[in-house]
Amino acid sequence: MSNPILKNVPYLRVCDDTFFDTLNAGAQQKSYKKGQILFLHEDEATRFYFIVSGWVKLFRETQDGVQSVVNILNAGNIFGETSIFENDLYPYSAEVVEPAEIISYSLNDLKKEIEKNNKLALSMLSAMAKYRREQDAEIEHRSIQNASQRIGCFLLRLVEQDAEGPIKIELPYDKILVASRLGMQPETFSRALAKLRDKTGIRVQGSTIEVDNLDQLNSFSCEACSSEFPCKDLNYAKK
Amino acid sequence: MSNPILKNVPYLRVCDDTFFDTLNAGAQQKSYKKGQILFLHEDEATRFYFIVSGWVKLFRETQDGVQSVVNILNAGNIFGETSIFENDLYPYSAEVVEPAEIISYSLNDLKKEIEKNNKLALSMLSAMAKYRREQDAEIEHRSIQNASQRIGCFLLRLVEQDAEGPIKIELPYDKILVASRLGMQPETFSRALAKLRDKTGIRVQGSTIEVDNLDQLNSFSCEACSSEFPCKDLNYAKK
DNA sequence: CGAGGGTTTGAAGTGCATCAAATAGTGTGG
DNA sequence: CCACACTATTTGATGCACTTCAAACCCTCG
Repeated sequence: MSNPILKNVPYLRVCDDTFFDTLNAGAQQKSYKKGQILFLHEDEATRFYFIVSGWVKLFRETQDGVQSVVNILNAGNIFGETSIFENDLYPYSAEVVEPAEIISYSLNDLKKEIEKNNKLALSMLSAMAKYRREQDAEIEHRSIQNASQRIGCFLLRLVEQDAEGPIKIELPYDKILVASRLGMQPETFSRALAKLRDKTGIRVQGSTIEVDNLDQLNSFSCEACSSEFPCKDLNYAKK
Repeated sequence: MSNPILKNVPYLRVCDDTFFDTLNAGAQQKSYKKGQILFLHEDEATRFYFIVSGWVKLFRETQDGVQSVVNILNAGNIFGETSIFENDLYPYSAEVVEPAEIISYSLNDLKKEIEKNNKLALSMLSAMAKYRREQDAEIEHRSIQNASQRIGCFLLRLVEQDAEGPIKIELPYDKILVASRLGMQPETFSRALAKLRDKTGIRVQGSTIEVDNLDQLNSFSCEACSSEFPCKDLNYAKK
């Protein structure tokens, strides 16, 4: 394949085309409808996945069905690849939440490459470190930010942080999903968004949100955060 | 040095003695009192640390002093080493919480070794993946377990999981610290521990806790968890 | 013995969850 | 293009878990 789509994944950029050829030889592309399950937590892992379009939710759940959302990803992201360090078991379940085109590749091919290509191992290490930082921030947010502040923080991370003047922010997916991503109930999300609106003067119209000035959100959301500028570098998947 | 102490760190075990010699050449050992700060969040990072004895708290805090505890570590653990993937800034602050002996090493030496020793990069990747899993579990616990269940889970992870019969569990550090580690207030910890006692029949005597049967704790704490057996493999630092 | 932290207990407040129901929005078949 | 079905979202009412503030108790250590 002349245009290895996986080069869109930042940390795979260091790989050469021979490797992508190998991966592509065993690649499978499929279309998925909303609600389809790609794999379940602790399933035997043989493939990893690249999202061409659509949205995928990564989550875990208890026996009685309470879910904990690990992440929600869109085009350009891969997932399931860390299974090679997890005894070849998926560390979470994956469900399509918006109609998606997804390509899967052999985990074995990836594993072999990592074992012999130190550059790849290193850039994967950096990616893991970044993820680690994001998780730390997530834990911090959940414990010291309230619901409204978490929403404000979420919005801030959806936009370019040097943007100025009035901005339109579009929620990337259902409010219910956003709520689960932020670890709150839909009802709480609804009320907390209204509170955020009243406190900061943002305008909410369905899934579109208008902000006159990002500083409004900053000062409200980020007073309860350890990062200087609100969680710089820590972005959610953008639309 | 004939007995490289760093070999106690699982993922450094793959390194050869030449590397440990290099590290040791630039090593510095110091004693620290309770309360001493080793470095602050976003300080320039040049050293990483190995704990010979004592306890160290890793944390971040907001401008108004609210802390978020990242981890609490004891002998045999290293910290600060991931700064090499974080633009050479420490991703958290470190404070000694029990009198400690700590050896510091050059981050640069480590960085160079990782860049040329693929085995090390790989074992570090596994370690990072494990940490990632633990963080995911942490987020899940904080959102779906209540305070008593989190304490029960904490206790379970302090003991060998195949232990049988009556067991004595010793809290590894102050209750206040345990509380912060679990993301709750000291008062909440106190009350939640009492509740756990009433519900499971454990006996609490200061910082010693007696359990007749681990199943008591399991069924109480782990009903709200996505792992089969309670968070297998995910351990806190043990005393 | 006294000072100071660690820990518990009490009383009150707050934030979020839950349950219930109304409303808005979307896609379907007629 | 409309009516219906179904889902998403909002709103209201209530309850519970945890926090906060205050005070007592306890333990250790100089």
